[in-house]
This record gives sequence, C-alpha cells and structure tokens, in this order.
Amino acid sequence: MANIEALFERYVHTVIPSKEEAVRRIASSREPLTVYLGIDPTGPDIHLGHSTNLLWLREWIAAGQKAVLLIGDFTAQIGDPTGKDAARASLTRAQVEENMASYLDQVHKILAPGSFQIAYNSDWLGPMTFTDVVKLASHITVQQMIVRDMFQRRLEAGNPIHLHEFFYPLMQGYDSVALNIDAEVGGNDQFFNMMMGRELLQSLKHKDKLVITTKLLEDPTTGKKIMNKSEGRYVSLRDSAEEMFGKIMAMPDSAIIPLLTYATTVPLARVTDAERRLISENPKNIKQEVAREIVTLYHGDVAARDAQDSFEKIFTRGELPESIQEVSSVSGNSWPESLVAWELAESKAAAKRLIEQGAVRLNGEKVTDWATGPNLKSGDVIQVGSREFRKVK
RNA sequence: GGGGGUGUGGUGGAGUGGUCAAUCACAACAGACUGUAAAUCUGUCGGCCGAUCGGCCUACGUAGGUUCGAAUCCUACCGCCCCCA
Repeated sequence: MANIEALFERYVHTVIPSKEEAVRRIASSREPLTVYLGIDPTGPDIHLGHSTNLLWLREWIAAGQKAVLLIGDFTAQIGDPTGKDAARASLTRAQVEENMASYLDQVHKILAPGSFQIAYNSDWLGPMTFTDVVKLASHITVQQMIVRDMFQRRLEAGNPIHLHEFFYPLMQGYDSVALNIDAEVGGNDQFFNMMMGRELLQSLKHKDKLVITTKLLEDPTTGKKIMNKSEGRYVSLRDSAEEMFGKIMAMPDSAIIPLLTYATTVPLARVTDAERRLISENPKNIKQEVAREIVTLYHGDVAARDAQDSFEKIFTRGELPESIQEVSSVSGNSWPESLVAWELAESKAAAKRLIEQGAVRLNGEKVTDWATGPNLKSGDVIQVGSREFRKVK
C-alpha cells in the first residue's frame, strides 16, 4: 500500500479525479490496472523531458500494474499542429517507421523489453470513415475545444487556428476509447488532450479514466522548459555519454534540482541534500553529480565515469581529448578554406571572423593571421573554441 | 459577397523611396573572467573576392511595373488576420 501511494508523489503533478481515488482503485481492483503513455514519433529523439514519464512507468510496472506504450504513428504521419503557427510538415510512412524503431531503442533504456505492451494508433484511426469521425466529433463542443490555453492565446493574438487542429485532441482522445484504458499518464502539457480522452471514454463507454500528469522539466527561476525540442536545446537519450555529460554541464545552475528530481531515480533524500549543499558549495560539483547520475542511467557506470574524466580533462584542465577527429590537410589551402573543409566553420567569412576573434589555435598557439596559410605537418592539432578539435593525419 | 489589415533574417519584431545586409530582443558563436560548455561582461552574427579601408553578388511572400534608385510606391497573384453580410 505504501508503495502505491508513493507512486503519486515524486514525478506526479496532478491526478484526476484525485490521488486518493487512484490509490483506492488500484488497491481495490482484482486485476492490475493498465495505464498508457502516448508518444508521437515525430523525430528521432526522446529527450530527458520525456524520461520523467518513463521513470514513472517503471515504478508503476514495478508495483505490479500494466503499461501500454502507445505509438502515435497515425497522428505523426498527419503532422502535429500543436506547435507554432506554421503547419508542421507531415511525415512519410518510412520516416515514422524509422523514428519508431529509434524510439523503442531509447525506451528500452528505461523500460525492460517485454515489460510493457506496444500499440499503434493507426490500427484504429486508420480504418475510420468520415461518418465515424463526425459521430466522434459530436461528443465534443467547440466551446470545450477553445478553452484550451493554446487556442485562447492564438485567438487573442489573432494567429490562425486551422480546423484540423481540433482533430488532434479528438484523435488522441479516441486512443483512450480504443484501448478501453484504465489510466493515462503524460506530461503536464498534455493535460488537455488527456482530459479529452477522459471525456470521450465517459461518453462512449461510461468508463472513468484516471489522468496522471507528470512534472515538466522547468527552470524554476524562468519557468521555461529546460528541454526545448523546437529550439534544439535538449538532451537526447541517444546522445553519447560524453555529449550527454557536456550538455548537462552546460545547463544553467537553476536546472540542477529539477533534473535531479525528475530525470533520475536517486532517493528524494539526496535531492534535499543537494538543495542544502547548493547554498554553500560550488554548484559545479553538484551539477557534475547530476550529470553523472543521468549518464549512468543510460550508459552505465563505466561510460559515465569516463565521460566525467574526459569533461574534466578538456574543460577544467584544458587538455586535449582522448580521441580527436583526424583530417587531411590540403597543401595550398588557406586557413579559412581549411577550416571550412574540416567543418570547423560554416563559411570562409565565418572562419575569418573566428580567427580575428582569437578562437583558432594550432598546437595551443593562437592563430592571428588568416592570410598566411597554415603550414601543417602530421600530428598537428587545430582547436576552434573550447570544444572543437581536429588532428592532421 | 463587401470592407480593412498583414507577409521581413533561426525565432520574435522594427523599418514605409536612397545613409538597409536591414534598429532591437532571444537563440547561436567567440573572447574575457570564473566555479563548468553556469552566471556576468565584451564582441561577432548572408555569401564571395581582395591582406582589416573596400568591391561584388544574393536577400525583405511570388511575379511584373514605376524610378537614376524599392524591403519601402503601383498592379496581379499567393498566404494569413479582423469586421460586416
């Protein structure tokens, strides 16, 4: 019983109808309850923001309950409009399949293969006829749709709302009906869609679904998302150990506690301990511990330790990394031409700027003049900024 | 169907005939400093060429036009928003 209550504490934001009711239902049910997590395979990456749901699911499964991972292959193919004003490009079947394979690999880093079921919403959304859709739509009013804050904001700002955007909550909501599900879990930003599913399930099957929303990784000082996929600022579960470690270290200090709380499984006592230490201690140490913890989760102890060593080596002590990408030098190439060829600069103009700014080093010596071509020999190391290295073959 | 608006760089958003490759903010990149790829401060931020001055090319929804000269004016088209019906 105690472990069931604990299910609704750490990662959870809200439970509808209530946490108490959820606990009661689990305890009083003869059968395990089934919860589902829906994800749309719109890109190849799952990021740390999604990991909260997966970590929660792992506990749910450990508590003897059932889980379904619902892949929104149908919705992804049409294109999810919930983003900004521009309609997102639709994905082809092939892209979706590629993303799905990649998603499962990532999910398996947290949830053991076989510990959950997989469902695809194209199975029931694909065969629906226009008649089915109209009938489904009749259960929801426009007023119910436009209360959603995203729609409200766009109405106020005079930004377009396309009619088809109303169908996404409807489709996602219908997933609950098709699965005849007991509960759904998702990030707090998915609250509206999950409630839509609850509404439909009640209308169509007179069944009362639990809605469990999890905490989002947000910066407590700015309220902004720490993982921002549309701005390309996120830690992917596919990232290498070193990338992951580095990206976490580049996060603002204010992200330390949210990451430790919602993206790891360390005991909560350690979180309060970290909060206390942040006051007196160098935040760098605590951030490193968080990075280490997260990398361990996805890459294991050894890789995490190596990632930390390599980070300290390059950034704290300014030494060269273990392995450096090798490039061949073309004699006669000027500095800008070489930098572009080695993918260290986007254009020759950019390369010149980098040199002018003192960002380019040859064997540790600043390159000051772009006009006098590089005189390179095998083994020379070129560095741009603090993290890009190339070695001449 | 009628009327009024609007469309700018990765994003938001200025600019309404030349001094606009386009104020500013965010993002990004670099430098300094540091406690790290945090914070802060400074700088850079379309491309090409000439050894920093300079020159050329491409760009402000699309296609034309007016003009010595257009992101800025005109016409058509496309997209979007609002109001009336």
